[in-house]
Amino acid sequence: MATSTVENYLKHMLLLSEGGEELVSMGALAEALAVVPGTVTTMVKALADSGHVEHRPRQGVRLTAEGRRVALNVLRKHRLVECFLVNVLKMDWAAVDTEAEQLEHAISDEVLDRLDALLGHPETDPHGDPIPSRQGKLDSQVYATLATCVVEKPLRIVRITDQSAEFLQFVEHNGLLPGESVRVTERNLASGLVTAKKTAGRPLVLSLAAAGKILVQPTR
Amino acid sequence: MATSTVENYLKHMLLLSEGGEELVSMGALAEALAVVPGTVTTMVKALADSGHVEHRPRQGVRLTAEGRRVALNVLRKHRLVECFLVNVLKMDWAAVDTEAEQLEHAISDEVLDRLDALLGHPETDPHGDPIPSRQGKLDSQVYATLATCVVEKPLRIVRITDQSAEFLQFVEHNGLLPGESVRVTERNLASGLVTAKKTAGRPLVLSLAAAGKILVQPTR
DNA sequence: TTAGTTATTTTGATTAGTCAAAATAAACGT
DNA sequence: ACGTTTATTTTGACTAATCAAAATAACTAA
Repeated sequence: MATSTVENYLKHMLLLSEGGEELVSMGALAEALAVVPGTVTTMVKALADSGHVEHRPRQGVRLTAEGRRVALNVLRKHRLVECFLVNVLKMDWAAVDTEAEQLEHAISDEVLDRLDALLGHPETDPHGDPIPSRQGKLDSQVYATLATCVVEKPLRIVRITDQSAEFLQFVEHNGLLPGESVRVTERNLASGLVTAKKTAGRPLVLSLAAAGKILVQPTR
Repeated sequence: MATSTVENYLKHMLLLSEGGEELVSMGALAEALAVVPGTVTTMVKALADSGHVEHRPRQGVRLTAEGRRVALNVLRKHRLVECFLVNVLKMDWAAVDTEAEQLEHAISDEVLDRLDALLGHPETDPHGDPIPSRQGKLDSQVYATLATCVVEKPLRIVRITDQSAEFLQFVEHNGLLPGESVRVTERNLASGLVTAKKTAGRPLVLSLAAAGKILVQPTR
C-alpha cells in the first residue's frame, strides 16, 4: 500500500503535468512538495523501482499507467472530500483544501464510493476543479481565463485554479465564484491590469496573474 | 503536533486503563498496539519526556492530564466517525472500526465539531461505546454483562465491548444489537454456557467469554 | 535462600523520509 | 569554444518508529 508521502508525490506529478503526458522537472516537484531537490531525486528513484514513474535522469519524471491510476484515485478523494466539507458540513470554501490534504490519505475506496453517492456524483469540486471518475477519467478541457478571454463577451466562471486560502477568500469576497456571470471590459497588457464586470455590479480591477487563475466559458 | 503513532499509544493507554487511573503494563500495551515490548519501552520514555505520560520503570505507565486530554480527543474522533459511517454513509456495523482507525488521525477539531452537530451530538457510537464530550468527560458507568447479570431479569443491551468484525457480525446476526431487549434464562458456570432469550425469539446459547462482552442494563 | 519463570529494558540494526552541502552535468551567452 | 549560471544528483548525517535478541530485574515456588 502506498504511503501518504508516495501518494503526495504522485498526486503532484499529475497536477504538474496537466494530464500526465509531459515530463515534470525535479525542481517543480520539489517546490510543490516543499522539500529540497535532492530529496525528490532520491524519492523518484524509489518510485521508479516500484513502477509508479519513469525517471529520465537530468530531464524529469513521468507517471506510468499504474502511477497515474494511484494519483487519480488520490485526486478523486481530495476533491470529493472538498465537496463533502463544503456541501454537507458547510465549511468555509477557503479552508477545505488543507483539510482534504489530510483526509485524502485516510479514506478507503469503500468510503469514497459512498461519499460520491451521497453527494450525487458531482463532476467538479467547489472550486470548479474536475473530479476524476471512478474509472480514472479526468476532464481535461482547456478553458479560457479572465487574462486570455475575448473582451466584452459574456462569460460564466467555471473554475479557480489557485487553492490558497488567501486567493480563495479574495475570489469569494468579490463574488467571482464558479457559476457566476462576468465579462471583461478592459485589459491592459502594459499595466498588467484586467477590469471585469459582473452583470449587476461595479467594475473590478485585478492583476493579470490573478485573472489567469480564473477559468471561464462563453455563456451559451 | 502529535503523530498518529503517538495518538495511538495514548488512545490505547486510555482504553486499557478503564478511565485513566491505574498503571498500564508494557506487555498489555505492546499486545494492543501489535508491536514488540521493547518498542513500547522506548516509545513510552519519549512520551514521558514530552509530558504525555508518567513512566514507572518495571511497573507501568499512566497518562498525565495532558496525555489524557489528547487521548480523549482521539477517542472522540474515532467514535464520532463511526457514527457518521454507520448513520450517514450506511456502512456495515462490523467494518467501521477499521475505517475509523485511519480517519481518527486525519480529521481536524473543526471538522469534528461540525460532524458532531450534523449527527445531533450523539452520546454513544453504534456499538454503544460512550463518546467523550468536547470538554473531555467520558461516561464511565459500570454495566452488568450477559455473563454477570441476574438471571430472568428483563434487560436492555447497551454496549458491545469487542470491536472485531467477526464478533460484531455474530452479534448482529443474532439480533443482539444495542437497544434490544433480552433476558438470561440460564447460566452454567461449569459448562461455561449462557442461554439468552429475546422477547420474541428462540433461545440463544453463547459462551461466557462472548456473554461478557455484551453489556446490559435492567429495563426500567 | 535459591533456582526458575516472566516481564521489562537495553543494545544494535533497519526502513522511510528528510536536509545540507559538495559534485556533476547541461545549457547559455558571448 | 570557454567560462558561467542553473538544475540535478550524490554523499553523509539525522529523526521517528520499528524489530531481534541479549541483559536485567522482579516475582514465584520450593
